[in-house]
Amino acid sequence: MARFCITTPIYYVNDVPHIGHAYTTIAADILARYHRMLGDDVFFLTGTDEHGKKVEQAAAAQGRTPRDLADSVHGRFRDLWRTLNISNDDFIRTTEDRHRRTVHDFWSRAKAAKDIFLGDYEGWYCTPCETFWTEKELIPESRPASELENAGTLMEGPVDPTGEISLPERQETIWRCPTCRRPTEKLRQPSYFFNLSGRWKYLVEHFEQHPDAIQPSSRRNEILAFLRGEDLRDLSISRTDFQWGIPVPDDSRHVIYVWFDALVNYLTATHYSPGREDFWPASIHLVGKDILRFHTVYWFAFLKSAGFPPPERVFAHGWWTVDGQKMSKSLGNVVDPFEVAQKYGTDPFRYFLFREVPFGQDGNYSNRLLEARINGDLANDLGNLLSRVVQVASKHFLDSRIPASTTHDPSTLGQDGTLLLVRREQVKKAYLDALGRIELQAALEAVWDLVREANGYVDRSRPWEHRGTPRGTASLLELLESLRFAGVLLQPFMPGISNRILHQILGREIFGSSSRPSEPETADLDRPYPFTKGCSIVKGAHLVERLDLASAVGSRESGGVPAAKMEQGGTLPKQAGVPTKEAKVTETTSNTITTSTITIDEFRKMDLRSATILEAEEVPGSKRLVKLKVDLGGESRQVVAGIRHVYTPAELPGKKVVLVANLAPAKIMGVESQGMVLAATDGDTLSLLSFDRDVGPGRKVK
RNA sequence: GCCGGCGUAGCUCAAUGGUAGAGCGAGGGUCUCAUAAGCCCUAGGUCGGCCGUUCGAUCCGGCCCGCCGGCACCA
Repeated sequence: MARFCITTPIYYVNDVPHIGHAYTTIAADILARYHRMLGDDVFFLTGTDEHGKKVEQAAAAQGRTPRDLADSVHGRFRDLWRTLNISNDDFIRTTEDRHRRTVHDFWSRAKAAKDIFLGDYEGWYCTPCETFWTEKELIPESRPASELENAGTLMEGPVDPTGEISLPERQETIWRCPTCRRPTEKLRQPSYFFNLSGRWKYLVEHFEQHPDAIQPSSRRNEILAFLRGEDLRDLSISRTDFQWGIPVPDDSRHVIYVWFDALVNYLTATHYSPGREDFWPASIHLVGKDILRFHTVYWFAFLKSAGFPPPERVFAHGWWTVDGQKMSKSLGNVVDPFEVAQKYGTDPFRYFLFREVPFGQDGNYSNRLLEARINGDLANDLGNLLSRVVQVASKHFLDSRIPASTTHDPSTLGQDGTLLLVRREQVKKAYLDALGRIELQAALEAVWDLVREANGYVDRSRPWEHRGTPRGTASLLELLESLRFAGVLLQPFMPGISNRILHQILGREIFGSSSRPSEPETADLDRPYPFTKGCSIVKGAHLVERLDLASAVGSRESGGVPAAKMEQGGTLPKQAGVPTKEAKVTETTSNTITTSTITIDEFRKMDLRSATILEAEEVPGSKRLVKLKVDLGGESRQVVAGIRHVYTPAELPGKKVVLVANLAPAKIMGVESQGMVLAATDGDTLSLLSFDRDVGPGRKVK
């Protein structure tokens, strides 16, 4: 049995999950499910990266411990993976003991190889914040603050990735701290370094000799160009200016820094886990293109030093834009995967991400594009094919049962007799080739070649006109077999939809929750027409409901919500196991009220209060944000609201408003917001909710 | 500035030394088993521009323009 080990990056808990995290993890899930389907011994790893300065600071700002913050964001990731039907075998957290032990051992190995030494790290230090900043994070005097706000990352990966020793001189510019905007100064701190320069030769030779080690090939060329172009600088791998991390062995003043901690997770869950030793080296590390260098240059060098073989390959995928725009928090267009999955269904979302764009390239997300895929590909082509075939078959065969005595005689079909058979063989080959090359889009395209062919075949063979005849039986068996093919081939991509296809045509499910076939012989594409051994046709609900797009007038915003309405707690994960309607429409911008219902208990979770606005001022650099100080009756709160395009700060003090008082605090453009002010929106305008009687501040709204 | 990639039908993209295809959208037709789905037909596109090589170039080479990515640098 072949072994297959696939990993996602571990996601930094400084950020809530977004479409980029979902993309990487679903891709890994598809490949893991595919290999389980093939019968391979699979290990699929994901996790969270929980250490570092940013987490320590973010936690402090919220008055919580780093552990507490890490726990809650970690929980959000777990919820998302459940919502997206991710079949990971392990979920590692860098704060676990097992990981600390690995890192210590790994460190000792590199040290024994004389690749770790103590030196000085020179960086830009903000004394009031007690923080070192990298060049990229600093604000130069001449640069407007707004540019910085747009620098939000699109993808996972610890920020502050570069730990190189020396920074160029900056004499003309004052470099300011991104948090407090005070000038920083260049300062030295002791730091341990990794001898990256000493591994230069190994890296170049390895990547030259293993052309498949980095994919796509354009990315490999970039890494090789990087290696050949510049001398590698040794890498700072410890810090003394924060505590939240794994201490350096025998020198607890230092904490192990970013990559030397994070990358090692892949070994913790494999080589260092009893019974899983054989899963190292990993078959594939899936990463976003922004963290490719760390997963190739740094990671391969670390492994070499510590005496481990490198992963077989590292695959870098692209990024998603939203409605053609870069996704960023300040634009408020971040796509929340919970929301998309809830609104359109997990399987359609998974399908879209890998059908729309070649894996490796950048793609554009929009609700409109997703809806087009749902109606065109899933409902019209695939879903309708299933409906029409199942309908005819259930009438053709007595009591919807295909008896075990059934024989298949393609010779009754004339010149179309082997048409679908030939197409199935082509499609199978194309699909297997594509997945072998991690070309996920091509694999799905192959399946649709078969679906289209089958739809045409239904029209030409007209099986409903041959009810009860061998010819009708033969054409239906060809169609059912083609649907079985599609169902099996789609299992890794859309496990739920795949199971429902197979259930309708076989009367039972043949895949387990992890996509390992529970009936290997029935799932086997090389054993055609299992129907002839007897089965039931089960007419079920529509596979994918068509979306009614006629009412969609005007703009359809795809991502996010205005900052003031941002739901920091996120949407609740969709309840699993409800296989009726996979997709339904809700319009963020229209007035159609089609949101799912909530219970009175769910509503009561919200603490709504009357509040009086005391002060209001603009949030610098923002277009719409206003920082409010509100009175809750003895308690005052700071709240950020996106209302400046309608209300000027001057007119706000004194207004009575409705506040969501128990919303988790959040930072919006760097400003703490401890609640949310309610307003009705109508296109570009909005109206704050107020009271038509005199009500004191802090009163319950229900 | 250096390196790499791209620029083809309204959109997204594919292919090929002998003047180009797919999907979607749009228009027309048709069936009725089916989720007003399916199926069939319809795009006459200077294949970014110019110059070369060649009997012949969209595909080879050079230059230019535009876009994207990586690196460096400037601020």
